[in-house]
Amino acid sequence: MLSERRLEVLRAIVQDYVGTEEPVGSKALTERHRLGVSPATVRNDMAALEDEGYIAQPHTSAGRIPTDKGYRLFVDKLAGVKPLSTPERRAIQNFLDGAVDLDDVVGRTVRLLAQLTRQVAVVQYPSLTRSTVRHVELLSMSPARVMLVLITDTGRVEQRMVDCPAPVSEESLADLRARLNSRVVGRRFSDVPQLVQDLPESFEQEDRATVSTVLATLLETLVEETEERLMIGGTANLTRFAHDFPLTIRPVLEALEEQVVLLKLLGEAKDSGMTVRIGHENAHEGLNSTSVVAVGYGSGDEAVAKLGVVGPTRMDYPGTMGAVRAVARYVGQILAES
Amino acid sequence: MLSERRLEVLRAIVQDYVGTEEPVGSKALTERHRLGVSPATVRNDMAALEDEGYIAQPHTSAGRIPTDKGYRLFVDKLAGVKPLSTPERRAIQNFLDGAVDLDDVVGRTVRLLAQLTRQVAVVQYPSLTRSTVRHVELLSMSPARVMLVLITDTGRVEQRMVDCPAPVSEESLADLRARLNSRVVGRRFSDVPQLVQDLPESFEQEDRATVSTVLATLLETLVEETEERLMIGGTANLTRFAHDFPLTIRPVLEALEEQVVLLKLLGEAKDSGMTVRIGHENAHEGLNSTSVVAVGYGSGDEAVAKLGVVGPTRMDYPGTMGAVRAVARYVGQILAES
DNA sequence: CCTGGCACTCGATGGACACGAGTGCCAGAA
DNA sequence: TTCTGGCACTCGTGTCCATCGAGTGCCAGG
Repeated sequence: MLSERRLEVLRAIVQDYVGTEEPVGSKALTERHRLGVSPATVRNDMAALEDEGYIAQPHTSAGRIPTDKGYRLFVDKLAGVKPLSTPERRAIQNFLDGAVDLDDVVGRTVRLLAQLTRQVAVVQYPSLTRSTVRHVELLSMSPARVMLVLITDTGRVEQRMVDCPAPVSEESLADLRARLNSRVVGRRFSDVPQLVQDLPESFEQEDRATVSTVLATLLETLVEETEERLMIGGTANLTRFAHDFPLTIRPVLEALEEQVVLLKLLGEAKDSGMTVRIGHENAHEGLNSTSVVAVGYGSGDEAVAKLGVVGPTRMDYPGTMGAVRAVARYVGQILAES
Repeated sequence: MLSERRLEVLRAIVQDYVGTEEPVGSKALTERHRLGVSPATVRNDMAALEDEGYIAQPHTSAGRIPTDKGYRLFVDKLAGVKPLSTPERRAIQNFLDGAVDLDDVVGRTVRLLAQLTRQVAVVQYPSLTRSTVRHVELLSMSPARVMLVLITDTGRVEQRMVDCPAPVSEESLADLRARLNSRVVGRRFSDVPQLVQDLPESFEQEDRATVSTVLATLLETLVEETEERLMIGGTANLTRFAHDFPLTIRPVLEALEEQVVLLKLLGEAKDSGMTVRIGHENAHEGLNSTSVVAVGYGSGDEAVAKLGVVGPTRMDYPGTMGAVRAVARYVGQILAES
């Protein structure tokens, strides 16, 4: 177990390094922090911290920088979450209040988060897995062609064209629409398959094939749309730590372009509470020198999706965590209102 | 007027510089191109080209690089459009054929274009200004709340919530839905306002306010959605020329995040034919060291939107133009089929 | 257990210098 | 008039080397 003072030294190292972006030495530490001991003592502590793997030196005769393990300890034990100032909170609310639809909410959130944290923001669209069906609409486009429109309680709309095996009359379609909606409206996506299972049987022989086709497309849409979408922003902020360029920034940009990677990244975050993944804790190689701060958000008690930021491991964790948490909270409010 | 040989020298300079990314000197030029004259002669030609402003030298005693004006001449007079190889064409078609809906088409196009040109790709969603209405759907969510869903012939779906001034019956809603659709289906967006102008008057007194509200929301949606969306991809390709400029990459990333800027950029492109804007020809400051190659695409004869790439002024213009043109052509085909 | 002192390491900084690619100019040849 | 070979000059690049100083580890003494 590390002594109280050594933890204090680690905290000081992290804070200084995050501020200056330069390796921090024993002398500078004692000058900038009231540790009450001499540089030599700090040096001993640093040697101990290095033995334990919390800090490292880039080269002999340079200062120390925190390792991933060091940041991990800092986040877990030494740092709180820095709450936002009142003006900041008010600005968030004002900015998000202006949104007109779901796309707009997500877009504004991403910009807001990028601006607040000065890092790359990632916001997942509200998930459909826990969503319920608000309405299913069927539109006849041509005799044997139907457009299926699915509307969810989070305000999302998805549409698919369905090519029917046989022409279908307006009456049959209206009938199907009515019966379908009476069964699935208000139900969860996951419950839909068994709720519509026996629906084809209740139709005339000639329409059964069509009904089955439409239902198949509906189920397919539900599954496909469970693979969720997301929006990112603030990539220009990557250039702020351009010293490491372009070796570092390139794989990050590549990772950010692969939605699959990002979705997995957010998926790994805990459902409740904040998740911080530091450096090599991220499975994806390109993100080994970045940290991810993510949190779930939702309109009610349950988290329906996640949002977060991606930045250098050398980031202001308390501030970032505060901003992420605050934004998630307000977005949840906005979604609940609409 | 420049002599034939001097133009040939300029072409050689552009080609070499694009290939090597290094200033090109007179000796290297005569070695790599069969100009049939000595380095000294080339030097004189280069001096003339520099006087005219087509090339410049970064410092004394370095080779020459093309200026924006030089690239302009190259694109206008010296370079053709390099057609893609047959395997490339086949790959494009295969890749685009797999798309399931509009989002997917645009997403695939962006990835394809980024990969082919190894630059940043920008694809505008098919425009609504020239689109027609395929269907308008009205759904009662609660007594005084209606959801308006607009479906366009390009497959886009937009929805809005409408808060009605008074409760509205299912019958009135069905009535409005039927009358509205009979008037606007198949019509252009721009024609809709006058087509529905007198619609409220034909309703009962008690429903008029509601009808007006719904129509207002519809018109609003039409206008709002005319402000078009777009998708970008391949930003990681920016790092390919990051050696020059962490200084350059930042404003470019910033510009790319502002959809307004990009939309204006594409908007400046000619409706038909290919548009190439080189360096300072771009109005936006952050893009002063990039070139934009854009072209319109559409399902029929008319261009419904634009797509293009953003890259360094030092790009392979013939190849890029060929890829952009080919992709636009195939996307048009895909859209026409669906 | 803390502190001051001391020798040592090693990256960063900057000057001196040689190298070479590339230029401009000029006189003579075609 | 146009092209060519030659020549002196410029200037950015790379190398070598000496210096500097921040920072370290270790040790003896309080």
